[in-house]
Order: sequence, then structure tokens, then C-alpha cells
Amino acid sequence: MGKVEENKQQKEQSLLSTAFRLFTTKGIVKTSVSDIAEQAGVAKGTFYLYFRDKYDIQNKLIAHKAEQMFRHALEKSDYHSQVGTADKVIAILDDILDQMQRDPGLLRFINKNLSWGIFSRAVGNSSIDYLSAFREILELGDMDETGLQMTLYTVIELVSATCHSVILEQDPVDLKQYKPYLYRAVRAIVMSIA
Amino acid sequence: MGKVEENKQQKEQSLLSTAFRLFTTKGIVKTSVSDIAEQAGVAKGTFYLYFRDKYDIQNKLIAHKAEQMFRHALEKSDYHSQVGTADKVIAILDDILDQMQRDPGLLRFINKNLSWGIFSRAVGNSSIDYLSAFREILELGDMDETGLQMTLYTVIELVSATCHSVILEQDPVDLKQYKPYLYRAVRAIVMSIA
Amino acid sequence: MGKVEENKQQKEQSLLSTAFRLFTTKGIVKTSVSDIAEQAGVAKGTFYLYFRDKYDIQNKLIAHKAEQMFRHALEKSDYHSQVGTADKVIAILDDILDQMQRDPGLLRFINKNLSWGIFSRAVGNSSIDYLSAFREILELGDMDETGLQMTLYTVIELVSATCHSVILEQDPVDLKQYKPYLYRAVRAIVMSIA
Amino acid sequence: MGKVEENKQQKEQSLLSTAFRLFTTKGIVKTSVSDIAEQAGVAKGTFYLYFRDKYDIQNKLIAHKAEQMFRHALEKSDYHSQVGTADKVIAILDDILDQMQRDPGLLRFINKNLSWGIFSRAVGNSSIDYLSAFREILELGDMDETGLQMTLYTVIELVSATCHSVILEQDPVDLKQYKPYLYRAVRAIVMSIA
DNA sequence: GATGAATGAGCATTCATTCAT
DNA sequence: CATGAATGAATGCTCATTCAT
Repeated sequence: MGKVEENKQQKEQSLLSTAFRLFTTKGIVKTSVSDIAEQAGVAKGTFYLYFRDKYDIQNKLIAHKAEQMFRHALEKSDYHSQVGTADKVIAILDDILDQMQRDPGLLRFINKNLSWGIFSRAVGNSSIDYLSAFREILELGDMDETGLQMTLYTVIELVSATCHSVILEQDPVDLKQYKPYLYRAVRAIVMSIA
Repeated sequence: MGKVEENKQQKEQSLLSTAFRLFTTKGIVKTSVSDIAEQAGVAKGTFYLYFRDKYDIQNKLIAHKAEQMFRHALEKSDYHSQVGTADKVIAILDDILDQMQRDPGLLRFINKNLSWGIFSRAVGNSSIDYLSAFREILELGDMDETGLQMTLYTVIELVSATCHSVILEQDPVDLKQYKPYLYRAVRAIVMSIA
Repeated sequence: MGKVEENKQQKEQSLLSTAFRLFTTKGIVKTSVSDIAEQAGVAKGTFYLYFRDKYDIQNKLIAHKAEQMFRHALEKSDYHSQVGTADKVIAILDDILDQMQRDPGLLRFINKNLSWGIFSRAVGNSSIDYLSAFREILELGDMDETGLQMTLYTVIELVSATCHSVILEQDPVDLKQYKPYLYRAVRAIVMSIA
Repeated sequence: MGKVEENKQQKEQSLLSTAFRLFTTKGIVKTSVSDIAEQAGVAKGTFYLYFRDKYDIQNKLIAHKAEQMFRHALEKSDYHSQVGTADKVIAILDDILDQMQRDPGLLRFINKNLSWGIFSRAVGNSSIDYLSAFREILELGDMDETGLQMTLYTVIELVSATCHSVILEQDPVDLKQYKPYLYRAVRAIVMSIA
């Protein structure tokens, strides 16, 4: 990689990480392109050499962070040591909820912006084959692709939607109180497709 | 009611309905207070006599429309003629999905803005006792208040979250294809709490 | 005085005292006619039955409060017990500075708004004959009217101008530090006309 | 200096001079940022590239114009040819009064806005050492810094306050009539500190 | 490629004043 | 006399985007 190329990579990285920091702390609306460029140490015009506009960088960030979150759950959670299907799912879920609770800014950022389209593209582009992984976990060796995807979609949206309010606003209850209900619902869904 | 009072009612109604129309067609962000006032046929300043700001009218609309949607589902769906608990729930759900599909603007408006706080306040202020109605439908005569609320919260968020993308963007599939999966999930959740 | 007349007096008084309170606490610019009317317990339109506009009530208040301040100084200070001319003046001055320091809002209100025109009209309308009083104090029995007025004007403006910054902002020094310099200057001026 | 830099200088100058013209003719309150930008021939947003807000440009102008006025008085008045201390002071004063009378807008602008803080900062930043100059004029070689400053403060505020009404409104008398009284007062103050 | 000066449309909000009741 | 609903002009400020250098 040439020096120039390296420099470009560095600029893009700087813009991405700065944007993420600002998005998750100040919120997307309150973060201006000026802010991002300035704090990333580049000129305002330079931003537009790397990203089409604010929504371009936003979508790229969402996909990246979502993928990161799933990667963490698959690599760091102890779902392998669980026996039952539902228990494995819960283990993964637990890791994800942990991540979200540890970084509410991340949750806020991902949640209301993560469309299935963006997500599935991110997951598809990843070096990890998530679908196979989930298929294996759910022990649905012979289930059709669509059925697997629908189940994933349902569970992911359920968790994402309910936890947004629960974690960020402790409304209607806090996460600790809500977990039993959420886990029961997830278990029920997972069992129902067996 | 005096002439003046009548006139005020009319103005407020005009502002509310205009705001709703603009919010659901142009989106909330793209709708300015100027737009609303102008199209409602009143001066810009008049808007501020009736609502504190854009978010005031927005929240009032969300609560109002959400309540309306549930009222419709309870009054117009044929859930009474169903026998099983799950079938009753599905009947109500069907009505709500119908409403949403008929008016995607409404869905778009309510979905990403309806916090549980706003919703429960709206439902609480209503002349209908929704909690009792749902308790009866779910045949959970002796379940504690919290358990009932958590179940409602879970189901509502699940439906709301998944249908947003499904109805508005036919992604990952369209509503017709997704319904079986959604209904199975809802059935599973409802059965799990029995 | 009829009941109606009484009521009107009461309304005007209420408006005046409310305006003064708001002017001295929030500042003139930040105080709106709405504020005054609302807090005075009358309708907005009623304000305009008593005062032409915000500047009308402002000028009336300034004149009134300035007269009050001088009345206090002449009636409550112990200048009578002083022997020398300059000492008498200083005694009066001391009382005025005390009043200002006790009520910075009053100082802020009067100072930058008190034009000589408003003041002299106020003083002229008063039941007290201030010019004679000052003539006596300064022991200038035979000085021409103009000379007396010019001296008063000079001293009043000097005190008013210097003390504004000194009392309200302790800049360039605080009142305690500045007093010796101010008194020396006033003494010098008073002596110079003898 | 590059072309760009030159252009920026020009824009800032244009904004400053336009603002001064509008402030002194229409008054500060009645002058909007839009007015300034428009008449300076730049876009509204450009204004904010050079000044934080209206008060920023206002303070900068006040300091600049005040410094300019004193510079003129020291450089253009013939105080050098005067022998007595008081006569020197009077000569300088005469120059300043002349400037004010020639440009009532300037007087109006500076007078009620010039706080000692702004002034002393302006004077401190100047290339001229005003304090030394005044010390020399007043022949107070060994007076402490504070005493010198207090005397300056007193005289400046006295002149500024009295002349505002006298020059702008010929009230209570016009400048010609007031000068003898003012000069006597200033003489008295100057002599008293010797 | 990189810069950053310049743009100007756009928006929320306030407020003095009027006038029909 | 009193009310208070209605007006709409006015203003400060932001920000995505462009383009000459």
C-alpha cells in the first residue's frame, strides 16, 4: 500500500470514528458535517471526498457496528457450553444485551436506524457466515433459508424494539425486571419453529 | 358553547389534522411549523397559541392516533366470535395490520415515535379501559398487573417493529409472506404465559 | 372617588408595580407587555387602555422612581447635622449610594434611562421644591437659576455614570474603593462654584 | 498576503464599516445581522464566519472607535503648547468634544455602550501607551497606578455622561453654554489631585 | 487530492398591537 | 370598560454543499 493510499485510509478511518463518537454522544441530528470534519482534523470539503453525505457515513457506521456486535456475541459468549437450543440463543442474547447496556450510545445509534436491509447487507459482506452459524445454533439443519431468516428477523426486531425503551429509559420497567419476560418470549418463538 | 369557543375548537382541529397530513406525507422533520400554520389557514403565531412547539403537537397526535387504532381494533374486529385466546389476539392483530397497510403514513408516523410512555398515557386517558379488555381477551383473570403489561408491551413492540419494514419496504419480505411467521411468534408468546 | 374610578386606579397601580418589578429583575428588553399584563392580572388589551406602549410606562416609572430616590435622600439623610457645604452634599450622596447599592435593579433601571428631561419634569411635578432645597444646601442664595441647574446636572451625571459600573460590576474597582475618589471630585466641583 | 487573505480582510472591513454606519444611523437594536450582511454585500452566513454574533461586532467596534478618538485627541490637539496641567487637559477635552459634536452618531454609539472594561482593554491593546501619556500630562510622575486610573475614570465618565444629553439633545442646555461649567468641574477635579 | 471561504435557503420563536365581542 | 384571540413581520442563527485556489 502506497503512502498516499495509506493516508487516505487514515483519513477515512478518522472520519468514521469521529462520526461515531459524535453520533453516539450528541445524537445524529445535532451532529453536523462541520463537527465531524473539524474534529477528525480534515477540511470540510474533504468529508465529501469520502462520503456522499451525512446519511452515507451514517449507514456505513450502522452496518459496521451491528456486524461488530454480532461478531462479539458469537465469539465471546459461552453459548457453546449450553446444551439446549433455547439456552444457546439466550446466551447469545445475554451478550448482546450486555453490550447494549454497557454502551447506551451504541444502542441508541443502532436501534432506530438499523433497517433489515442495511443489516443483512452488512452481515452478507462479513467474513463470517452468520446464517450458517445461526442455522447450526438453532439446530435447523433442514429448514429453508426463508424460514431461518424470518425467525432471525423476528427475534432481532423483538429484542431491539423492546430493549430500546427498557435500557435507555427504564420504561415500562428496567432491564433486570424485563429480562424474564423477554427470555420467555424468545424461548417460545424459538421452540415454536422446531 | 359561544361563538369564540367554537372558533377556537375549529382552529385547533384544523391545526391537528393539517399537521397529521403533513407529518404522514412529508415526514416530521421536513414539516415546519410554518407549513402547518399556512396550510391550516392561520397565522404562524396562532400555532403557538394552541401548541407549545412542534413536539407538543406531534406527541398529542401520536397518542391520539394510537388510541384510535386500538379502539378500532377492539370495536371493529370480530375477535368476539373467536374461541381460543390466541385466535382472539390474532383477530385483533389482523385488524391493526389492516389499518396500517391501508395507511402507511400512519404506520410510519406512529411506529418510530410511539414510546411506551406516550402510549400508556394515551391509553390511560381514554374512555375505554384497555387493560381490562386485554385481560379479558387473554383470559388472565388472575395475572398480576405487571405481567399483563409486560406481555402487552412485548407483543406490541414485536408487531410494531417487524411490520414497519415489512409493510413500508416489503423487506425482508412482504406482509402476506411475513404474516404466518408473525402469527406463529405471537401465538407462541401468548401461549407461553398461560 | 367612585368605585369605578377606584378600580381603575388599582389596575394602573398594579400595572406600574408589576412593570417595575419585571424591568428591574428581567431587564427592560426581556420584559414583554404580555408579561406585565399577565402578572398584573389584567388582559393584554387592558394595558393599552392605561399606557400608550412599553416606553410610556417605562418613562413614567423612571421619573417616579428617581423622584422617590431624591425624596428619600432629603428626608432620611442627616445632612442637616453637617456644617460645611461639601459635607452636606456628601451626606446626601451617601444616602443615594446606599439606596443604589441596596437595590442594584433600581440602579440599573434608572441610570442608563434617566435623561435630564425626564428627571427635571419629574422633579418639577413633585410636591417638593428640590431646586430651593439644593440652593439652600449649597448656600448659593444669590446664584442664578442656570448656574444652580448646571451644577446639579454635572454632579448628578457624574455620580450616576461612575457608580453604574462601580456598583454593578465592581469595575474598575468596587464602591468602597471608589468612594474617596468620587467624594474628592464632588467636593472639588462644589467648592469651585462657591 | 495571498489573494484569499486579502479578500477576507476586505470582507471583514466591509462588515465592520457597514455595521458602524447602521449602528450610528439606525441604532443598534434596530440594526439586524441581515441588514449588515446585505448592505456589506455578503451572505448572511458569512457574517458568522467573522463575528460570533451582533454583540461581538458591536464590542469590537466600540473599542476600536474609542481608541481612535483618544488617538486623535493626543495626536491632533495642541495640548503640547499649553503650559498648565489643567489647560492641557482642557485642550484634549476640546478635541474630543469637537469630534463628538461633528459625529453625533459616534457619540451615541460609544457613550452608552462603552464600559470601562471594554475601554481599558482597547486602550491596553493599543500601540500607544495611554496611561503613560496621561501620567505625563497630569504631571503625576509619582502617583500610584490606581490613583491615576481612578482620575481618568472619573473625568471620562463625567464628560461622556454630561455631553451625551447636551450634544444630542441640547438638554438641559447646548454645548456652548455647558462648556464653561464642564471645564470648571474638570479643572477642579484635576487640581484636587495634584 | 485537499482546502476552507462563501453561500443563502430554511426554521423556530417572539411580541407589540389590533379589534370583534 | 375589559377582554384575549389573532396577527404576521421580524430576527438570530445553522448547516449542507459548492468551488476557486
